[in-house]
Amino acid sequence: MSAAAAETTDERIVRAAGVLFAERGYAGTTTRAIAETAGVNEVTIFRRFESKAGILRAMGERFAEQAAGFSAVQQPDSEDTHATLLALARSEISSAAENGGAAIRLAFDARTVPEVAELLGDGPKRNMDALAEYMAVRQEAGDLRSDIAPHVLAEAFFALTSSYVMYRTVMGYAEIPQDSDMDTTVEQLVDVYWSGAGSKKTDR
Amino acid sequence: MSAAAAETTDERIVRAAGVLFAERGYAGTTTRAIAETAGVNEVTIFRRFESKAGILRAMGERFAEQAAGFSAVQQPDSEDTHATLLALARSEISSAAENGGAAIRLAFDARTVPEVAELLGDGPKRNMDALAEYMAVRQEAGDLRSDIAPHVLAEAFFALTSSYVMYRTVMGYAEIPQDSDMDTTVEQLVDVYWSGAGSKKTDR
DNA sequence: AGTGTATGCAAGTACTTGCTTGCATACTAT
DNA sequence: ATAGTATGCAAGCAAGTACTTGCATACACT
Repeated sequence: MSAAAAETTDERIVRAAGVLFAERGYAGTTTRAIAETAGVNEVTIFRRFESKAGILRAMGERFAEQAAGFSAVQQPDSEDTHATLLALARSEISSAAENGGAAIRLAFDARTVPEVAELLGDGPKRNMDALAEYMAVRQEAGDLRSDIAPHVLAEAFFALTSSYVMYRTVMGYAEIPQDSDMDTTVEQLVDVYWSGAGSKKTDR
Repeated sequence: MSAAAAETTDERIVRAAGVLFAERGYAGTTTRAIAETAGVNEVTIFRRFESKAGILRAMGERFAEQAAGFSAVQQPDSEDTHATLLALARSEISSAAENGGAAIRLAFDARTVPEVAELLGDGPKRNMDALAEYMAVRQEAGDLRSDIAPHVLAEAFFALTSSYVMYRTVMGYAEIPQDSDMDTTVEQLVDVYWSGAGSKKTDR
């Protein structure tokens, strides 16, 4: 969509790998399949990326470029909990949609595939911990209900916001929709979360 | 824990396979690893289960025994939306916890591993569709907010309730807790969902 | 024209994986 | 004691996978 014009061989390969990683996982994706999907000879992959892990690394660098991640939590206006959560959800989902759910799926592989673990590092866990810590702070500030453990609140938030992309790309239950539709849906999901996780006195 | 006494060879194998499937997926789990984990010679596996898919089948039969699934939706008192959702969440999570998250993880493999797809069939999707339909009915009854598409509501529900088990077993972020702790947590998560997804006029 | 660069194609290597075979060993039941 | 059953052990096979090598072809730049 964005670069309909000339897509380099490298880009085609990485994009194909992303699609396949998302639906088959890292171990379940063969270099042959990547080559076929990218419309490239298998040897070209190794000439350009050295190894299968090399593709992963290149992909990781693209992740890093877009990676907003939990930085939203450190936004200046983080006093406004609802706005902060919405911003976080938006950046999470848009980047997840952009890489076709590959990052989400790879998080599952990280535990058992060393290369993936190295790529992601403790990123996902750090994200989670950071969000949990933020949740704890907002609990003390009276914004969030305090009868639920902060890390459970954080897990629930990620689950809620990533489910939309996950069910579509990773599990293939439906087609991934337009950006506009998705934006509305994300708002609604955050709204659900905020209505349920926000403290009872606070209100909308 | 439950059967500390005599566990048959078959049971040990299936249990070991469940643990490994949950954390590595079906394709990522070798029969050698299953044998080692079960403390059994690899040949024994093939003598008793014929093939790797045979273990899967045996595991599927155990799933079926516990399988409550979306049957909760068809409960007689399904007019009480909150109670119905809570019952659904409880049965989902307890069975997920029982099989160590294997079922959740296998749902990811279903798309690309034929044996897994055959085992699960359209079960997960039917569950999802059935729940979405229930959501639609309760929307019309005025119990649930109607600005969100029913299937998004359904996805969000499953995501919220299964995330707790998923983050622990599949992604290994933490140890899986006691039943009592989990029960409380499930209640809280359903409460979050209900507060956020219930229609504004209805109230708790 | 000639040289370098990117790619395709065919074949092959080392290793893993699901699965098999043949034989030895322990236990149980009659 | 004898026979049947369940398991272990060692070795191996066929298929697939990541990765390599050697050679041919197309294109760009000078």
